[in-house]
Amino acid sequence: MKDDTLESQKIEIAKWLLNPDKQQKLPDEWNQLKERLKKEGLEKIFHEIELPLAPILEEMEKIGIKVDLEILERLSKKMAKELDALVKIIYKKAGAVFNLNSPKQLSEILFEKLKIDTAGVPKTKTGIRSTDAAALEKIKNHPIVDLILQYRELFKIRSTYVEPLKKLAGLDAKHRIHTQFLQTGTVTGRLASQNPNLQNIPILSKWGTELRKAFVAESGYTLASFDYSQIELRVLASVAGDPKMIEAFQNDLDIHILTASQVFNVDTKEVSKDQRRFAKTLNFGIIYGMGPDAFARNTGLTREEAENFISEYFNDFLEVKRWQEKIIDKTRRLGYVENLNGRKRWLPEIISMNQRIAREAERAAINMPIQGLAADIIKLAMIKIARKLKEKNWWNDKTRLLLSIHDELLFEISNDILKEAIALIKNEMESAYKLAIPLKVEAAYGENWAEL
DNA sequence: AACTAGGCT
DNA sequence: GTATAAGCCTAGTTG
Repeated sequence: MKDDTLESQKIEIAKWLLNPDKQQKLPDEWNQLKERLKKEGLEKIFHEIELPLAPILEEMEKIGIKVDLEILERLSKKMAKELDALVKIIYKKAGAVFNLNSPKQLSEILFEKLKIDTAGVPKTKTGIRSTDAAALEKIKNHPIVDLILQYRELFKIRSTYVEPLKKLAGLDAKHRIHTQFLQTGTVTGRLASQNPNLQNIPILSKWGTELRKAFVAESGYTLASFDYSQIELRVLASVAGDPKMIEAFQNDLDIHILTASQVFNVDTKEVSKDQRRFAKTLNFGIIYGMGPDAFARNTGLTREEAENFISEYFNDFLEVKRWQEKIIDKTRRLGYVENLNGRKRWLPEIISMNQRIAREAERAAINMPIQGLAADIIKLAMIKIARKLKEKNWWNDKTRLLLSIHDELLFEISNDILKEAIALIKNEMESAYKLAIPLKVEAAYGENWAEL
């Protein structure tokens, strides 16, 4: 909504094309843009997705999401107190006062002053011992480390979210926060959100939950979220045409349990929690082109065990392997990769002599058609939903689309039509795009974002 | 501006 | 010998 030229230009063009206003001239940029789209073969994406989506995004930005300023203020003070207490203990244990937000100073304290064993702790690009969370996990036996991890989490959430949101809420009479969505901000076709980013509001930690409680519905309304269940794995199963994976989704099985039963060679009923977690890491890793070392690092397996699991995986889901090889080969020949919708990503570096660069491009090539089609599906769903809700005269009144978070849509819905609207939205999302298998959406609602 | 770190899907 | 999983945005420190 702010002055991002390409975004606002697209919105202007979109408005004109969708509702031609003969009084106003179409911007001159349109002809240039049209040429570019034609040359790059992106006309379909532009007309069917980007164009109709642009005004929807603008409306979402304008509406904003309500936050409870009092909750934020209370939370801010509580966090400040806890931070203060943590800092004091850490200084005492360190026997020094230093800047905890400086990785360089912290590294000196930990590894020189306190002489903590540096075995297995990597160095950063600039040569200091790393103090990131993975490094700290390795030296967790020292009593100061857990305190530092607590401090980091607290400071992150307060300085990146609580304080900026507090400030922004104060600027708006109704305490609604207005993000900016970027439709041209990613290489895969996903949306991005900035100023503030509302696509990465914490959820996992205790403090994340506290923060999400501050995102609320207006009086008389309820927040409702709609999550595509396993959309990227469904897209993978579908585009790769893998029979086993397709069958699993057609029967609405738990894909991670199915995967575990395959790679561990046990019955689905015998799969343990740990085995399911392994399989989940494996499934996501496959989408990203993960190699055996990364899998080993993530699971604590040896490299050899990790290799065995991955090769077992590809034995079971043979078409996934074949599809990935086909994509890499095609990308090498063409210099770009595209998803089913014709959305393209240029990757000329895939033939680089530098192996690291070439491998990185291969992983990007494998991932883009998956991530990019999932992104198109949710965008199409947004367009369909807006159309349906406008027909009902609910759009931006009884139902308000607030956020789009990659595989989730967040709405604020008037209580008198809540159930009916939820059914409608869920249905539109599930029928937004035809895959070889059904799309599944999970809906939840509540007074605040933490309840969902 | 580069670097380190960490929040999300 | 070293790093090694896709895509983003933001805050704080350092030089």
